[in-house]
Amino acid sequence: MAQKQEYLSKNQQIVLNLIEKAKGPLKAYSILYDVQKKGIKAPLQVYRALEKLIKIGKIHKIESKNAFIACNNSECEISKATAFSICNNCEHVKEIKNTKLSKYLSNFQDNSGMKYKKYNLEFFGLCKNCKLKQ
Amino acid sequence: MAQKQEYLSKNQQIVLNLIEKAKGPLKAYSILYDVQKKGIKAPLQVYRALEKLIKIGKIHKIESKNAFIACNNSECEISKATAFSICNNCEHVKEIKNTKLSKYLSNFQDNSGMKYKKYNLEFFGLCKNCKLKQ
DNA sequence: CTTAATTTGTTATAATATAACGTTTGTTAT
DNA sequence: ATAACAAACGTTATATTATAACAAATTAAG
Ligand SMILES: [Zn+2]
Ligand SMILES: [Zn+2]
Ligand SMILES: [Zn+2]
Ligand SMILES: [Zn+2]
Repeated sequence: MAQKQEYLSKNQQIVLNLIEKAKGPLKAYSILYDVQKKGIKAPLQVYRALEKLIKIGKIHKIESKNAFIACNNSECEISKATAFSICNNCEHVKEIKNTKLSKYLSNFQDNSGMKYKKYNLEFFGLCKNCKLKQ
Repeated sequence: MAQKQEYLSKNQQIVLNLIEKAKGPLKAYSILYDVQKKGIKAPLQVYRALEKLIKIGKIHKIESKNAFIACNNSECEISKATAFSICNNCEHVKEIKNTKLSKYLSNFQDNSGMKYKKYNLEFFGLCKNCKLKQ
């Protein structure tokens, strides 16, 4: 479990702080808007920070939403096995921590002869709250 | 297995034909370029056709690539359980048909109380061909 | 036929993401 | 300390992906 220490740069830290205190996934341009007071002025500065944070597993991209969320899984230094639950009604998103699921998918093999190094899974449905209100 | 007959409109049929004869996923603006000779002139005409084709399960969107691929699975009238393998080298994409996998994921439950109605899974790795060349 | 629903055509614009360039800062090895 | 390299930064411009808004035309259903 030796964890590689990663020193974040100023912009990376600013962006990560924002994403970590957010309740849900954030969009790049909403991040940009929020960090302007900290001196980040251009989209590229945000996208570069996001790219690095994804690479080291601090955040993940929710592909179906083009949005970014803090990692909720201590085993995610590199984001090579991610799963999310997404509510279609309130847009609530949560990273799924489930050892059985991640083992099943990490070991998955089909007949294509392809060896998978990475996966991303997105589940959609209604969260507990929204189910009650229906 | 009663299959609901869907009559496609002109634009929908044009776009579907193109996607079905393509070897891999196509991007919206590349589709637009290719169908201009058929009279489709604007992005919206393509996006509207794509939206409908997705809805009835004739095609799927590869979220990580913003690209669209023909369905390869006869059980996919509605795209509520999709899985793809994606080669990181040659970008080859294939829809995974695997009953065990789809059963496992369709029945998946975690402790969140959420009942999932839909999922999308994308596997990444090296395809057989690209593995040999390394 | 009439009404409703879907699809179309068109223009404009929004939202998401990257290219290219030169500068600055941080790390590593002599 | 300083040269050499890599990473991050700042900035401007531009590419790519996707939707809003509105009116006309076509198609399905009663
Ligand atoms: Zn994670
Ligand atoms: Zn909800
Ligand atoms: Zn399919
Ligand atoms: Zn390949």
